[in-house]
Amino acid sequence: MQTPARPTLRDRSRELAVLSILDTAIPLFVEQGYEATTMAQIAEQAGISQRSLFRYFGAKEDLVCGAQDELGEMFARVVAEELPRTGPWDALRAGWIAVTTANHTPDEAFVLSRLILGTPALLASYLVKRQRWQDALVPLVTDRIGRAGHDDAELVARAVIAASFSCCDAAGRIWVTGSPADDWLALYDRCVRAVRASDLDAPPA
Amino acid sequence: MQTPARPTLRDRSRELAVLSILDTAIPLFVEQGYEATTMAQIAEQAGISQRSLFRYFGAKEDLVCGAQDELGEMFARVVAEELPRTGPWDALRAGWIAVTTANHTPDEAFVLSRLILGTPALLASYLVKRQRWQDALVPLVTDRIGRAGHDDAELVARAVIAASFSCCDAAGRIWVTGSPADDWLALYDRCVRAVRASDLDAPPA
DNA sequence: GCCTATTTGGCAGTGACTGCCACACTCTCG
DNA sequence: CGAGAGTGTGGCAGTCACTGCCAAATAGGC
Repeated sequence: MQTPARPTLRDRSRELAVLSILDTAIPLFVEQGYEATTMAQIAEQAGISQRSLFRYFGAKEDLVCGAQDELGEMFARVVAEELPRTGPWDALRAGWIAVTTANHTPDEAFVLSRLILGTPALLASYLVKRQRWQDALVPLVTDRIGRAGHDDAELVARAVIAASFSCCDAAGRIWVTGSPADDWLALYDRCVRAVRASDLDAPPA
Repeated sequence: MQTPARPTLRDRSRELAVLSILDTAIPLFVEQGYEATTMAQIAEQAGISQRSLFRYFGAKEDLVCGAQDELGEMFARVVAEELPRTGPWDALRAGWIAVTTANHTPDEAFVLSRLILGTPALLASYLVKRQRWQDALVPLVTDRIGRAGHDDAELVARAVIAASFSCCDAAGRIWVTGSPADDWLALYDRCVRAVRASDLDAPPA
């Protein structure tokens, strides 16, 4: 907001440093495991001091899950744009499309997903950050649903948002057991259909 | 399974020690915050060495989320019993009833829920453990759905399980903003109804 | 080319957690 | 009753993620 179209030179060199560090760290995580890789080792290989490494990435998990924060903002932005036109489910779906196609190729996303789902510490960080995404969406969806005449709008909003995230989750789990070429969005849609289908059994009255 | 009705003296004294430690730790967490409480302080107040404290609770978060593991087993057991008779949604609901009424009074559960939801480190541990619960349920529900003639049974199972958990989640969030006397199960049911209701918008065909 | 603001590195410290070893307790068997 | 095996406990030193602090370097604007 302060720097609309003016990324200073410092910003760009910082961005470069971040990318360079990630290029060092991620392969190390993939090759020898996340836990077995120390911050000291990453700093050494990246040619910076450990102290500086911690200035770029406040926590070890941020080397993998750091980009989550800006993705969350994008998600909220897309959902906010869609909500006036469509229902919550479609708006959330648009959010997923935006997020999953940004920043990473399917192959990169595949590797990172495997890494996260296979490392408890990373999974923990990932899940917490996604909770933040959900919290940011609640007011948006609540507002939209409230207008449609529901009384317990916040509860409905929370439930639908959480369900959409859980579908993302389930689709992701299935996806990483297959091939990166598989269509994650199709899996997501099938999950949503499964959850919303009423042929399993009746919801409690 | 090995010790059906024969808790040895050692087991009982261990159980006693665990409870005594928890009685020391939880109030400290509630009063002065989780992060601000050190393991050294807990050990001192509990009258044991720091080394022994770590033998009883392998990690600091286990002082709050440790009971989760046995609850997960109970959950899976109840769901497994229910599944032959009912659909997945009802079986999962029975699981929630069992889990939420075991071990803690509503007031205790309320305090612990607030503590967990308000502490990122605890939330992380909690979410990861719940992922384990889900993984344990997948084969059970997959089996049941598969019998009903679906082809992509595992995907449907994962999606429905995850959705049920997300409803638990949403209901919990709403619950902790109100009073312990509120009916958590009623909130859960409303979340499930909200997710499965088709009057928000149509699921993608 | 200088002055200032930001970045960087080193260093010491904290807190969670682990491996190791020695000591104590208990339970059992002779 | 006493020797020995098994187990719980404490202490200690070490690892690793992470932070605060200070001094040196570096970059940018004048």
